[in-house]
Amino acid sequence: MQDFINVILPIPIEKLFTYKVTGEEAKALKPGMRVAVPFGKSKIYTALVFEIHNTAPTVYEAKEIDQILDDQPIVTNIQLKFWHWLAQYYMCSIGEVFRSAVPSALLLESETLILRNDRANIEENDLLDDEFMVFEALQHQSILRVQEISDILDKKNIIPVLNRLLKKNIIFLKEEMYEQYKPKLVRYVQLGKNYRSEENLEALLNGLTRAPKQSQVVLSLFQLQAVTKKPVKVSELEKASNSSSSIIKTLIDKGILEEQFVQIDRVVYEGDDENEALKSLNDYQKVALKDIKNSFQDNKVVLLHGVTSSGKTEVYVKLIEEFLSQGKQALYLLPEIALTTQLISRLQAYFGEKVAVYHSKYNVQERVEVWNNVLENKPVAQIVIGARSALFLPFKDLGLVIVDEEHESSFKQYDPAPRYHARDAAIVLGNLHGSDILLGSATPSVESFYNVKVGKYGYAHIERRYGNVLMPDMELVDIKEQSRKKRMKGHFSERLLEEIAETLDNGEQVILFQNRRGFAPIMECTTCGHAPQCPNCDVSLTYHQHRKQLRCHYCSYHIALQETCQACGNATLDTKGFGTEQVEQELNTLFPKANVGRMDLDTTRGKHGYEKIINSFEQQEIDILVGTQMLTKGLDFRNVNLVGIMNADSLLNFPDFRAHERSFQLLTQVAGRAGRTKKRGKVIIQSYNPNHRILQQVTTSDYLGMFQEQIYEREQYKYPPINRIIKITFKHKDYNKLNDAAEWFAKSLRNSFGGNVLGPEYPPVARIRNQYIKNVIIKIGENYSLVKTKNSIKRIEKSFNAISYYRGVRVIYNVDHI
DNA sequence: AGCACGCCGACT
DNA sequence: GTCGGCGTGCTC
Repeated sequence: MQDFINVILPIPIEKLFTYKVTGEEAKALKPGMRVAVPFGKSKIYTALVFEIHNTAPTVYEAKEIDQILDDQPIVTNIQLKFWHWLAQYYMCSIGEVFRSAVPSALLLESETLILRNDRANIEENDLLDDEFMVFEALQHQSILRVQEISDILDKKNIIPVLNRLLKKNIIFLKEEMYEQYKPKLVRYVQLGKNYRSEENLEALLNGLTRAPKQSQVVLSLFQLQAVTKKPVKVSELEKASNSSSSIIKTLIDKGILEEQFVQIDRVVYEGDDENEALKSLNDYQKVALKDIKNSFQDNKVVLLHGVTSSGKTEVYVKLIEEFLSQGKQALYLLPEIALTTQLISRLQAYFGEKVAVYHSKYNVQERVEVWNNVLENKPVAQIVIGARSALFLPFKDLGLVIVDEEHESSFKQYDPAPRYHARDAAIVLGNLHGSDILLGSATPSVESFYNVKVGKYGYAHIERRYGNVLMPDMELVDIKEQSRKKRMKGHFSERLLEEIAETLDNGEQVILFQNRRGFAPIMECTTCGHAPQCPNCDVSLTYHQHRKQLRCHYCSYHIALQETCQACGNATLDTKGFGTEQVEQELNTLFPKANVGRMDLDTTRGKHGYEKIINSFEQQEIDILVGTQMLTKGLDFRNVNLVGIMNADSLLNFPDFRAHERSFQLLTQVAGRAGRTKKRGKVIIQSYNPNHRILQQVTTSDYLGMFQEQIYEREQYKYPPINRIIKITFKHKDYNKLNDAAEWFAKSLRNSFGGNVLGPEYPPVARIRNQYIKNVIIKIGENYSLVKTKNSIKRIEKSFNAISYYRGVRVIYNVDHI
């Protein structure tokens, strides 16, 4: 009986692929193990075994696998179920889930290598110029990569050349898999076997009198080993003997030293053992904890609604502790931007080395290590704290999932597929493991609070800030009035300036929030009205003063700042709107003595980007910190007493049904940065429209009011959470084709769903990277089946793809689009 | 998604 | 005349 396996390939095709395996391989293989398989004409991919069976495919001959890459599954059965759900629910292929779930270092790919064929007798005269160049390169180097040949010939398509060389028997090709993950090795040395006795050592040292450096190394090593009796790190030896690696190498070559390599973890917790005693819970926290546990008894997801700085983290820590003592794993999810060293070191201080961290700033090697540690259920990864991708780790026995800052829209992956919501996916994952799930937020999403209202989720509440610190005092400032009276200095109202001055006088710090980076979003000529646009996208270029550039925030396009207008030649360029850079500059003139810092995408690049800024703000080297929404999350600065919002209107006027909810959340969160210790903080919100409902609700901390109004509106206009939405995006570089295609698709959708189909419409930026974009939104009522709707959409897509003119138009599904 | 095959414009 | 542009179709 022949054995076959069905495998998942990391490509966006809906089906599994079948390969032939030998009986022995079939015995060795288990679902969740990786195999290398040939795919297409030449490539070798890493595939994941999904099932092992004996059913031969009927319409094609299955290929054989190349090799087995694991001796144990690296993906668990629960994960495979989880992936399947993600693919179904979010309308993507399981291969796409595979690709984004597994650290890329575990997904080996083949590379074509070109080798010289030594046995051929070559007539050099028969070779064409380019063939000869490759032939000659192969005389110096026996193996070449495709890229190298491409460089040598200065040509993109080298396949014809390779084919001719193959025919002439000059080269042959080889597909080689390369392992991207290399364990980190540390080099240790010890004295060679022959020199360990005292007399031999003495003889050795006498023999080395004319090589003082070498004898110094041997002596140092002897001294070090006298203490530890173990091999010594080369780096330590170098330091102790004040020598260089070349001297050590000489000694190794002579056999006087023996070297050995030891694999170590890259991600090491270097704890200072001062276990910061956790603050004991206050009465409010205790009640919340009890409520949470009660709801867990009924197997419910629980929403912990605790105002900013009410000490939610302490409650989480208590819960985690209980699950750890049962030997279970815990997952603590946070939005990327909240994963600051502040929070991580707090947890590490408490749980020590049991905490593993997993997020995008970790490199591939570090991720593989965390992956393996979780897979093996090692104590060093009992608690995982991470961004949404941490959901994909191979948990064995997950007892608790916490999703903190549950309302954050960045939990929804936007691109590429799978476009999943980490909060919702966490609930599914938790259910697969039978674990308890806790969502936490100071400003819960309308979705989650609605689920509480309808009894789906449990609820716990903390209304007081920790230590009974008062909620900050919020003040709205009408900047329309102020600018009419010409009382504004730059973008600052008198009130805000007064408060900043006073705060600085008190030796306290200020945070200013402006949700736009750069200096100004538009640069416009006052003579002709021309504004430089991005050639690839439908947006104006943002002026970045620091780099003296005009930049597109959608593609990487940038040009040097123009002195004169490109259209009319006049030097009458002016800026419109403002970003963080401009706020920073104005502050420098308004408060020349203050130290102003800026925190946005431009200043936080790199692995330690945030940390630097956060640290210097913490150390109070910075007096005023200007930033985008980055500074709203998870930061805890003791000395901040004033928060200013430069312009609340830009948030409120966003064309999206969630704009109001989001503004409420953002403003409340920023305001929460003020006055986190004894003194009551102050928040100033500048707006052209201070009577706006949302601003009123923010200043009075009226979450319920906001929720009720939003729910009413969503119900009226058939938006989530009562209804569901699927957004379908169409992309193509040909404007007309895109329009036709989107229109065709929308018309077919209307046949099935009538008035519940909106669009197609252009998004605010209708062209990005030379691709035109149109969106269609389908609303699915409470009583309609989501599964059936998706099936209808897929059916329509099939007919759509059958129309050859539309082929090439990208169709992207976004289920529960945010 | 890659990658090969195949058909049309711009250059040695 | 070729080179290489990208439309199209397939992958066990």
